[in-house]
Amino acid sequence: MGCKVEANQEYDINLDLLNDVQKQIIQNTEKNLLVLAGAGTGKTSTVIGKITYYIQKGIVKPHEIIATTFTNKAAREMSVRLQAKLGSNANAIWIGTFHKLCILVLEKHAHLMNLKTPLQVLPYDDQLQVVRKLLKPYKNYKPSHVLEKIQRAKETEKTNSLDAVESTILRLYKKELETMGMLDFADLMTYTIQLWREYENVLLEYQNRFKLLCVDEYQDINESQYAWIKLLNNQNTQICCVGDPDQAIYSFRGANIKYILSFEETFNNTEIIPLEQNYRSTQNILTVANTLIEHNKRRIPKKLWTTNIQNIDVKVCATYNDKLETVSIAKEIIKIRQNDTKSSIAILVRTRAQFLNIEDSLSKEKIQYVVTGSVQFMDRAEIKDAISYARFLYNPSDKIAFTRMIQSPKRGIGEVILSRIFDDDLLDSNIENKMQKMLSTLSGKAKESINKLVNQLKHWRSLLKVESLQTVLKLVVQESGLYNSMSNEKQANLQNWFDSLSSFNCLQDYIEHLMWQNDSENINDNAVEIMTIHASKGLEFDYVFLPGWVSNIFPSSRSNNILQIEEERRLAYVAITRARENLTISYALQQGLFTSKPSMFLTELGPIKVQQFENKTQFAIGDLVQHQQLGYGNITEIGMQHAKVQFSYSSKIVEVKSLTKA
DNA sequence: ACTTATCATGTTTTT
DNA sequence: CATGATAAGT
Repeated sequence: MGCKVEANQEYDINLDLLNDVQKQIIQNTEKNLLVLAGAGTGKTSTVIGKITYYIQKGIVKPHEIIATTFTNKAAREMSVRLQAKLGSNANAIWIGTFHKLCILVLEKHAHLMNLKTPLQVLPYDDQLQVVRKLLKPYKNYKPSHVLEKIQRAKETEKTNSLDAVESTILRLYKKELETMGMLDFADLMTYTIQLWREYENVLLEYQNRFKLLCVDEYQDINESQYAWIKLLNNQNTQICCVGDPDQAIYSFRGANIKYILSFEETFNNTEIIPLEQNYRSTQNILTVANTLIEHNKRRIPKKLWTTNIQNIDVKVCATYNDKLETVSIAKEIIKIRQNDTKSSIAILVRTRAQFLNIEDSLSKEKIQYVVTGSVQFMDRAEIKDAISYARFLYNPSDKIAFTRMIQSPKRGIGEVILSRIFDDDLLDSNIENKMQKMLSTLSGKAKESINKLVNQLKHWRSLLKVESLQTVLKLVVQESGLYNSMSNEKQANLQNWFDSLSSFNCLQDYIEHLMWQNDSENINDNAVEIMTIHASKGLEFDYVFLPGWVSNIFPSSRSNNILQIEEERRLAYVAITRARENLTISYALQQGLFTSKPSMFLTELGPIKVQQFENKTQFAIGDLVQHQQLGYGNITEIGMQHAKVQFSYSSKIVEVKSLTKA
């Protein structure tokens, strides 16, 4: 540290492709840096450049670098790019989300914290299910909302924001997780912080080890993440944080921009460097983004600029209803793909509920797509059922897995017997033992099926010691009767699941894999990517479609105060700045059965004329079509400028001019 | 008394 | 897809 270095040919460090500000960030080895990086200003390249530079110059060793990313996907991407530059040297760098890094730390010192390794993290859906069950008597509380509050309370160790009911739920929720032997996201953060606070020598080990700490998306860190960074940072460490206050979109998770705004007071010897030259988008897209974000009152002024001279208009399109909107987008994509098979295309939405319509429209046009964020395959009921067996075999205290397992296939065990099993012996969390102990109190069919399951579990568990995971789980799914209870289609899906198991050596490997399964890698390069705007953070695409810009969807109807509206506006800003060349925003005033108004953001984009999608589709006789006023029907005759349609509402055949395929 | 099948209904955003 | 209400089956 502190040594001045000049760019040197012999190390093959190519800084030529970078601008002066980026070089300054990379070569500043002395100060704690905050890079205020606007969207598309090459922040990832700069961080990668910095890490590469440090290693190749011998300023720090790979294992002395730690970098936090916002998602696992971003971590993987960064690893790949570093490997391309540094080869196996890159493997020693610690890269991951805060939670992933916490797991690395906690597994190493598990004995100090009284934790079982490997750590088992309860998936989000299951966390929600625990809360939902506990909230049964309290009808007025929303599980997702309470879970969020619980997580915040655990992370900040402050319970004053909880009311009496929520405090009770928190206590019971903690107990549930404890008996299952599982952790949630908040636990990962708090246990790590607790470990570092209580064991000074452990903290020193990490403080002395890491000489460069990079934090991505610094505008979206929360209180516990801030505490984590502060603990790890010492005189020995250079910290390089990258963020953009205009892209802060996670306040619902406790993120607070006060941390990025107070960087200078938090760390000493700091320098703040703005990065404003945009390499991603055309000037038209940037103008729209800049114009929109300037409507936020509470913000540090900043303007993205580019030397990119390409100028394609940003389009705002209106359609009659939401179905027509996604159909039109599908048609636009077909048109794009006619001459251009390479460009990346994305459809970004405010809520997951919008996925359904989009997937439907793309499927009908036979357009390949991938949905990121929700793993379609893993979300299938039959796959979850099968996985519940694997989970319970691994952890006989996993209540969630057990509940699912024992009811698929149906075994004549319902809610009543289930709660009798759980309440049998509160001191023993092993559900298999519980089952055995209460067998004598049962009779008939229930006794028979529980007895059978207990014996099968013993048998399967002994098989795991000698046979491959794939073989055993295949047998489990068959012997349990799960396979035969399924439809042909579901059986086919289970076959795919069997195939996926061949790459795992043991049950433990598979269970660990499940934890990080939630973001799948894209296999098909050409596929249109569908995701929420939140999930699109950090990504870029040649063509971006933004449907659903209506008042009840975007900004979300739940945003009441100015702060929430400003966050929604930042979300819109993130969405717009994902686009490289083509941006199409759209809205439909008819949303299903309800009518809506255009989004307030549409008037904040500057002077843009609202257009219609161009639909030059070929129709054929017999096609199912939709007319704006007349509804659905089938084509009976096609002319140059019209078509005759048999509509479903009447027996008459009507001649019409504008139609869309349904 | 207990379980299961079926239908309607409802969902911000996520590690 | 999961839940809750309701009806029907064991």
